[in-house]
Amino acid sequence: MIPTIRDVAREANVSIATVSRVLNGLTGYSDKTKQKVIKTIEDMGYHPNAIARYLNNRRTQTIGVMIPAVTNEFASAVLQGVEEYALERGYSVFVCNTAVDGNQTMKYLQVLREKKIDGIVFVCEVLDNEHKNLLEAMKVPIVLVSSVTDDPHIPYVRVDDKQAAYDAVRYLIEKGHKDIGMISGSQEDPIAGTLRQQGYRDALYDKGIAFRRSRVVYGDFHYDSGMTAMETLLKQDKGITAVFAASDEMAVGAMNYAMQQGIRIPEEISFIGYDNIRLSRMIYPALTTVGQPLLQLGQEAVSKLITMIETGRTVSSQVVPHEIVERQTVRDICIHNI
Amino acid sequence: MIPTIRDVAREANVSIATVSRVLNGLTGYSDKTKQKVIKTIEDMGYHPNAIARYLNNRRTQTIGVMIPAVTNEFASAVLQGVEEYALERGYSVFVCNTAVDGNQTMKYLQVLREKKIDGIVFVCEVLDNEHKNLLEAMKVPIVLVSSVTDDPHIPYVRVDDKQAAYDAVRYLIEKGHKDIGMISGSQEDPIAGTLRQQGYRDALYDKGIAFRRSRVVYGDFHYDSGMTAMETLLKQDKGITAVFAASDEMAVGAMNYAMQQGIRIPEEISFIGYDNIRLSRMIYPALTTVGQPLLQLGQEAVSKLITMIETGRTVSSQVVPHEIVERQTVRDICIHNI
DNA sequence: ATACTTTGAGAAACCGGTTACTTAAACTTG
DNA sequence: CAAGTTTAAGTAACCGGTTTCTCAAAGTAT
Repeated sequence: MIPTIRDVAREANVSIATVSRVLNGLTGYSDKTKQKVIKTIEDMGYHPNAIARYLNNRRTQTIGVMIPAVTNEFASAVLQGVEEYALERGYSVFVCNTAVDGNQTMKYLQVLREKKIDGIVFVCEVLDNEHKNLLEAMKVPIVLVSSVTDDPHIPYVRVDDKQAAYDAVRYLIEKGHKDIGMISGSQEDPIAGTLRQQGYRDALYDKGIAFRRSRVVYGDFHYDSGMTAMETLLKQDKGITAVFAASDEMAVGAMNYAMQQGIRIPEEISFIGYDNIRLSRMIYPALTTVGQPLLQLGQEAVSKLITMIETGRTVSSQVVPHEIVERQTVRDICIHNI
Repeated sequence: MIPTIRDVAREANVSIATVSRVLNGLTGYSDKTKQKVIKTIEDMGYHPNAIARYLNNRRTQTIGVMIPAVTNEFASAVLQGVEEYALERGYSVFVCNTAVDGNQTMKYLQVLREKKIDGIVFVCEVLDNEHKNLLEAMKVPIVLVSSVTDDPHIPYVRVDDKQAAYDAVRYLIEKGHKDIGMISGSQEDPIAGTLRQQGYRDALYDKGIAFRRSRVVYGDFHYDSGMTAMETLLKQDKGITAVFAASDEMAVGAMNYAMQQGIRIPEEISFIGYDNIRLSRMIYPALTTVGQPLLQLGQEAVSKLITMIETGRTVSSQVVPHEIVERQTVRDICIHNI
């Protein structure tokens, strides 16, 4: 059998309280006793049972991460950041793929409730009222990554999406582009959808370029939707010289469709994506994109979550910086005009 | 406070044993009592504490998945399979990124031991003796995915790597290629390295093509190593018409390098990869590759693991089928010769 | 009506730790 | 040296369930 603290106590001729104290570095024993206990522990190969410990602590040192899918490169990069930092702080993480079939979020929340996780990170999840009520009842701290909710007490970590989209489009304009299409995320998504499109519109407006409805098409952030969006875009508007996509995957899908049509990139059409996932530099030509600090998003989120868990205080939200990552898919029309 | 089984018992005027029995669908109570208990549970919003339950059951309904990194697309696809199926069977999964910095496997195994997980899935992990000893002491069932060990009692789930590599190279040969380079994984990797290279050699041999050392270069399965490997390959041997890479990422890196050199794919050089990760169809031209059933690998692994957990029996290993996924990176030289 | 079986339900031990409380011994201090 | 303080270490309650054992009441057979 696996030895318990009682076995150690018996073997070392001390009480279980003493073993516990040695184990936790408390006071109340002589050095001689300490050595004896430590030796016994090693001899017996004793390891404390974290679960039994929870019964007193009320801490499982475990957090749940709700993400659409680990195969989503954006999500998995954030998860990587979460996991690395959580381990460093002594926490383990449960992965919860919510978009498997239908919305499994509720089912998962029930599981996490029963498993008594200490906190939850929501990545790219829109919190509806049903979730909110359950979370309320669970009394568990939450942090959002790249998501929003109307509750101001729930902290989030994200990029300034509107500004980032604005910067992307301004970048295209500064490179001499005036006829810029956009492949937007779904309009239901309040941040990656609406905000990024708003940034696109604002940039056009500020530079005195008229917004045209026919130049915006919608996808679901994934590759295939990028392809079909590009097809639609090319049908609706022949005059486009550049495309801003609300995700790298859609940008790559769009590029792929364009290349299949024999369109040269960036000579004929320029592309700029959003996310800076690994994929964006693996393709040819490498995608210019709006970079989000993916690992950092995850890390900051857990950091905040752990603060909430361990202090019980609320924590402020945080906007992390984005950047334009210049690669090879945007042509500088100005230079060519000289 | 969160209600406990005692609160429910007091409120319903029954003993805690009775509440427990109702909860677990055991016998020993009248229908009237049952209704009363159920109503009290609902009124109070009681939810059982899975952790307290563990103390008796000795089951946490939790498994650990050790993977190099969730940002590794092969690994994340397997993880997705694991997670989906685990949830279905009522298990939660701890993600353990082992390749963060240095080898964190040992550290993680200690955590999993203390958290009393019911079993472990190792993805792409070479089990050294240190791990083996610890696992032995933990007395926890293990299943390997795409990995091997000399212990015949540890079941694995994987593709027949040698045969799959053989098939890939044969496919190239059947398309008329004779001058085939290989970008191999590291030789330390017993399966993805050694076996796949063996398949390459065997296929050449069977078709009467001489093996040339200068046509094999080594990478680490990742993108960048694919690029540098291609550079080396092109320096060492000008006459190559096709390249077999031991991973899709390396194939894509190699293609990227080739395209940067102005080499046309597949007209001048053909490529075949290995894994069939999402990336392989997102690039242009889309990569022909050896497909592994990634989700299935994960699913089969948990399925076996749960059998071991719940029955205590050992389980047999399994080889899952691979397939050649034809896309656009292999030129049929025969046709062009007509 | 009596003896025996079945059923409903409670009491209490147990799982493996932590911790508040207690006590005995050792050490200070005036 | 007596009284007070500190220190080492033990005892037992507790966390939230499950499960074994026990027993009273109800049901059944003779």
